[in-house]
Amino acid sequence: MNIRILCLGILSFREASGYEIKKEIEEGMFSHFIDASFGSIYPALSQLNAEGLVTVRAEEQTGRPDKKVYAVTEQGREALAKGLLVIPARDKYKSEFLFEMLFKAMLPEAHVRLAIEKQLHDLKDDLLRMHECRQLGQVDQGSEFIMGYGEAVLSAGARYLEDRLAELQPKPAIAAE
Amino acid sequence: MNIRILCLGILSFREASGYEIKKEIEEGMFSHFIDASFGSIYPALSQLNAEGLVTVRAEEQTGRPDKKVYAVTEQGREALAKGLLVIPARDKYKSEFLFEMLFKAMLPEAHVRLAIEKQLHDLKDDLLRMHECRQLGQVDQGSEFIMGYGEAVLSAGARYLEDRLAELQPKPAIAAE
DNA sequence: TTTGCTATATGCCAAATTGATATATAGCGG
DNA sequence: CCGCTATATATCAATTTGGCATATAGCAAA
Repeated sequence: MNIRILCLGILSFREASGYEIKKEIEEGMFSHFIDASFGSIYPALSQLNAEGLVTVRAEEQTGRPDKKVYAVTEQGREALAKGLLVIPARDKYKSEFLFEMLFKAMLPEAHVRLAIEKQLHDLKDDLLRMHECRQLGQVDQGSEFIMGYGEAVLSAGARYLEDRLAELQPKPAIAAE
Repeated sequence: MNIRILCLGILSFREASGYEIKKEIEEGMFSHFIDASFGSIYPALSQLNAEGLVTVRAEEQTGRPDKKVYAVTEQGREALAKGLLVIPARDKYKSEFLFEMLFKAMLPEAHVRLAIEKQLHDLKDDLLRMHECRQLGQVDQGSEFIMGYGEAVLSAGARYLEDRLAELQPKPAIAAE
């Protein structure tokens, strides 16, 4: 599944500019399981427009380039429906953190602690973001399902890391009151 | 962190050919959090060789191209150690499954069931592979840590999906004895 | 007050990466 | 005997990333 279907999907919730789609991917409900850069979003939107799957409307701005607001067409909705009917490809998960931890034994303990704390922070950040979306946004069947999955997986990871941190040598009590 | 460090890391456990590195990434302990294709592995190994971080030795084969066995050099180990000392980048997780489930409401229930079952199968497959590696392989500090993390996360996902499947309409008992 | 950071907004482009294909042989199952 | 899988390397178009350019405005720190 390519970025074109992804944009179509996000646009099916509300019309948006390329910039807003990027923000949605970074900060919205999708953030923990989707990634895309401007370099792929903008060409995808142009292509979708050329194919008649979305329409564009230029909104004037002062001091910035015109905002190009994209909206999905009826054809676009059909293309999305068709695109969603394939059995999804296997998840792709890339973790530099886990790769690094594979060499835990040869790394300074301080570095290991830092890396684990960073990972824990990232997981909690994702969880927090999800909870915010849950409160603010409209929760339908689909978003309820994926947030439940995200919550289960992310909090399991966080619990594991907290347990491992607790096992680590008691943290150096620098300036600890 | 790029594929060169990745290859260096795998080669630090044992010498291997490009093909064997790919297999390790697909079927080994790393499989659920690492991905790389031949198109990136082979150039990476050539480059590492040119930089003196690995050595090559051609092993004759009958009926196939010579196997090029790569081994990490002392310089290579130093480069790896240095490469591991950066705070790891945020995890990247891409899930077509979760994206599709976002549109759960507009998909036929049969398709939703199929997609969930496929995802559950993938998670269990990863878990199984990890358990096999645990039994067969030498378990050190690092691999113990990452397998613990993997186990926690993957099984939390699997449990969630099993619960959701159970909630789904009782599965159509076609030809069920 | 000036410097730097963040935010808005689009776009380009080099570099990295994927995913498919080519080439070659051998074994296994239907 | 045909197709599939496995072994093994390599190439390459297409996709994708990540950084830069451009432009303006607000906010905070030095």
